[in-house]
Amino acid sequence: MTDSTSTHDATSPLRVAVDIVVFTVADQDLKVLLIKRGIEPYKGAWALPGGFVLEDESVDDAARRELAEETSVEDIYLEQLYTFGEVDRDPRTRVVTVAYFALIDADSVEIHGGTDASQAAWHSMYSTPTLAFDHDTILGLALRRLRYKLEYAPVAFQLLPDEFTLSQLQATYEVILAQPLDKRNFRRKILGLDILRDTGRTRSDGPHRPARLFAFRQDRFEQATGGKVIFSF
Amino acid sequence: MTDSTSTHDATSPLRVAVDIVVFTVADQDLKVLLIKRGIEPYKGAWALPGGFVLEDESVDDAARRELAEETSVEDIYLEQLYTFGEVDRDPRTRVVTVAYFALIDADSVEIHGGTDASQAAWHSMYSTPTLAFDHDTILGLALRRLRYKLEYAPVAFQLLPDEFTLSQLQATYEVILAQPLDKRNFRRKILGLDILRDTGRTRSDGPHRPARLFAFRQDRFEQATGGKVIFSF
DNA sequence: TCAAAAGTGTTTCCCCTACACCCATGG
DNA sequence: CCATGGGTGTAGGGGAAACACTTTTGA
Repeated sequence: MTDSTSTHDATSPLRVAVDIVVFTVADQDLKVLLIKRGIEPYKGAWALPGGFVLEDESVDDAARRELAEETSVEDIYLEQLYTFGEVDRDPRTRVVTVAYFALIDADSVEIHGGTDASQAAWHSMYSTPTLAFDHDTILGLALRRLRYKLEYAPVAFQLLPDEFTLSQLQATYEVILAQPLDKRNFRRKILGLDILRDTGRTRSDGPHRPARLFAFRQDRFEQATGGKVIFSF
Repeated sequence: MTDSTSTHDATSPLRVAVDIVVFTVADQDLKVLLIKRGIEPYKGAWALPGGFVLEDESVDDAARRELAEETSVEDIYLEQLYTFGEVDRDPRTRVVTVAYFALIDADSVEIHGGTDASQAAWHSMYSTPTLAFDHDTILGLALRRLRYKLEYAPVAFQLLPDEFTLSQLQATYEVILAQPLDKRNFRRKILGLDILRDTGRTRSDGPHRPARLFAFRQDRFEQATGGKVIFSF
């Protein structure tokens, strides 16, 4: 923003980047997408996916672009997390980064790792390596925010396929919150929100009673959030 | 952040700024500090105080510096709000702005307006003029955030002097939420939080019973927030 | 028929809400 | 003595939490 009173018209040689915390749930575990850096600084270390904001794209668009480059999935739940602006957070140049967090369904993604000297891989959120830059801080904040939002916003559905069972949904909550939940109370609360549609279909999963398949009602979600997926509240 | 896979090493000519929504409560009203712009673009329009981030300061420090330039108050409650990064939000150059919101006690502030061609003044939050840039959006988000936080975080105390009466506190809540609150329930809830200290002193305000003066217990607040005033949660 | 997950109600407790009167003081 | 804001308690309702058994299927 051009300010009015004080005039600092020195062109600040700051660079603006985005970093994205991509969460998914798989194998009964909360996973985060990390990239092994192929270049300095922190070459060889794991880091969050991200990159610089280009001149002709918004910061949100930059986040979407970087995410697409790694996952090639569209319609991803993406939300701005926090902006990190310490002077020395990048050892080379001054970089201000806008962190985002994204939620995707593990089944629908195929990550694009292995190219060049870099690799992309899912890591358990509960046993991540030490990350480059201040990415450990970012990751910690993302987890807090995810847990927080889980309790008052319908975000868990973003981590599941279009049709899912209530047990799957409960397991998603349990993995993220890292605590067991009461089955009856959970079902009562979720169904009481009136944001699920019973598809009428079931899924047989093994030697036991088949489970009903539910679908998330996007219309009610948009009604609740005002259609703004990108805002915090 | 320097990214790893794709290499966009074009130096992005982005500029990074901060804008600050400074709230206070006075005259039974919620006020916001606005500045009349003395230069283009939007010369003559009202805008949020702010300015560019300097090369050798963190984004948080830039916000604190700009705030100090307008108010010369230290120990201000300051929290990052959101980052706005649309391409065309500034008609001249590409500017990404990190918005903050600040809460200060009206009695302890003396705003520094009137210098140069610019003016600074308090405006009622409920009758602001149309602002420059996307500042109306920022302001709207700030109000939502303030109301939201008011209900679960001890932020109202930041708007009051060190010692205050429960009626003052209640009036603060009522002005921000724009709705009346039940006196007995309010007192029970606040005192139940165990974050107030009864100073034992009273204040006589007119022809009626004197009110007890309370003080906010900073220690408990830090305990609740982990000392991080700058983070969202 | 057995193992394994799906599905279903009731009771208890606590918090939130609604609501009206006496108290202390200055003029 | 009166006007003005300060200060106090209780009853009822609603939602959250604890808790165990029956159902349906595949092997």
